Amino acid sequence: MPPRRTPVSRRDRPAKPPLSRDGVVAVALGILREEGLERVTMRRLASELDTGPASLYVYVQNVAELHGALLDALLADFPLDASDPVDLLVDYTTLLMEYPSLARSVLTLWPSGPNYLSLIDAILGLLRAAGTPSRQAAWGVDVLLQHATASAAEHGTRRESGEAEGGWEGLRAAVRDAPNTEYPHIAAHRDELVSGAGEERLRWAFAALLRGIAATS
Amino acid sequence: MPPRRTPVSRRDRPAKPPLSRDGVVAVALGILREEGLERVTMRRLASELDTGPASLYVYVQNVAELHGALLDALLADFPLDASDPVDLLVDYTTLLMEYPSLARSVLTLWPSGPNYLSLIDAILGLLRAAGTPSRQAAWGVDVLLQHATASAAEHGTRRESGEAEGGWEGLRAAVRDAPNTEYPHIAAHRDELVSGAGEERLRWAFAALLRGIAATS
DNA sequence: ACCTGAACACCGTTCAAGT
DNA sequence: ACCTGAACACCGTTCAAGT
Repeated sequence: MPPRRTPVSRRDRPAKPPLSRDGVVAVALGILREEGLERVTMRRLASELDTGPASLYVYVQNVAELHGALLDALLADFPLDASDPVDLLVDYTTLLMEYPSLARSVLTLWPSGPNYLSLIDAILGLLRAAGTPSRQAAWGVDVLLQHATASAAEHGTRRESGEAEGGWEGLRAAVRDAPNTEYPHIAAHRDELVSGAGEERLRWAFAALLRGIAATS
Repeated sequence: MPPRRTPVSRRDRPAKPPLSRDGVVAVALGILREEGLERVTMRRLASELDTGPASLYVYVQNVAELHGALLDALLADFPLDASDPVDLLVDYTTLLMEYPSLARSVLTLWPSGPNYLSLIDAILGLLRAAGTPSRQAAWGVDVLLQHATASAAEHGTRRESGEAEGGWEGLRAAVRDAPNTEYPHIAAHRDELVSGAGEERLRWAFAALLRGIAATS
């Protein structure tokens, strides 16, 4: 009986490595970084791993869980040593803004990976250090992270169907054209409503949130 | 030459009314209310209107625009006469919580319909009445509405694939099991992190936001 | 101008069957 | 246990052709 040989049908590829959850997430992370979350589909991922989409369900329960794993993978390199909570939150938001679709997905995901827990822990530590009462810090960290995620989903920098930009332009135009009689308060704030660079508004929002959290029992 | 007769091929249906943008939105609103945004697809909508999906593109540019129109339709009956901004914001969030998928969509939509502008106008009016400086009010209304939308997307009450609930349970479990040595601050806030009813936390968050907005220049 | 059938280019997930 | 082909049940959008 001749020895069993490995098949050579996939000549141009390196030997197919065995699948694993980490391998699946690593490949997904590569697609996310290079092409955005839109391209991270089960089918694309499967073909990248030289298999069929059904095989992936051994390692992840569904796409939502995969997205959670991607967030945690992204957070693996995120530095948590900022001493100002505003800096930490702006940095986290900036990271997420590279992946607005992931931000959108994460918003309904309640992530709970180890690196996300470390982020929560770091923010709690900074709030505690600033003297924020315990319960306000605990509720506040939720508000802060939700604002970061929602801001990234809203203002994401990636083009991604261009829909976000059109929306912002639409609101800008609507505010510009709003009749004074019907919208007196918009009229009174017309310029300020659309003023300010992204980062300036983001820093201001986090500062306001932190102040409110510290002051409201 | 015999007179042209209307065809009788669709015997069981009432005469097909001519399409219009308002008609399309009205039918979409019905499906949204009864079955949720998931079911409001171009194909479903078309079949409800007794036509093909391609026909809808005469009246709406794409699904994003349709979702914007749905939000505005939902806001048509929304009372704007609350005298406390927290009440107004909680009411708006509660409305959106009935439609978490719409909230998720709206978050990246920059809605700009007339009823949404009225909502912005009403909030600006309340901030102005409370003495908030003009620029802070203008930037603050964005933060407040974003928090409302994001909260609705996150905590939506509709079952909708049940994914949200699993996520919250997952985070709750992760917080419960987080090792003290690795996550000292989570350990110090373990109970408060997951405490409080939804509405209580929501009211607190809006109160904190409003205080921070009023106090941060 | 308004409307349409048919196609294009995809999705996530399940399941029976294989190894 | 792990893996897969094939199917199920869908999507949004475009476009050439009709009225």
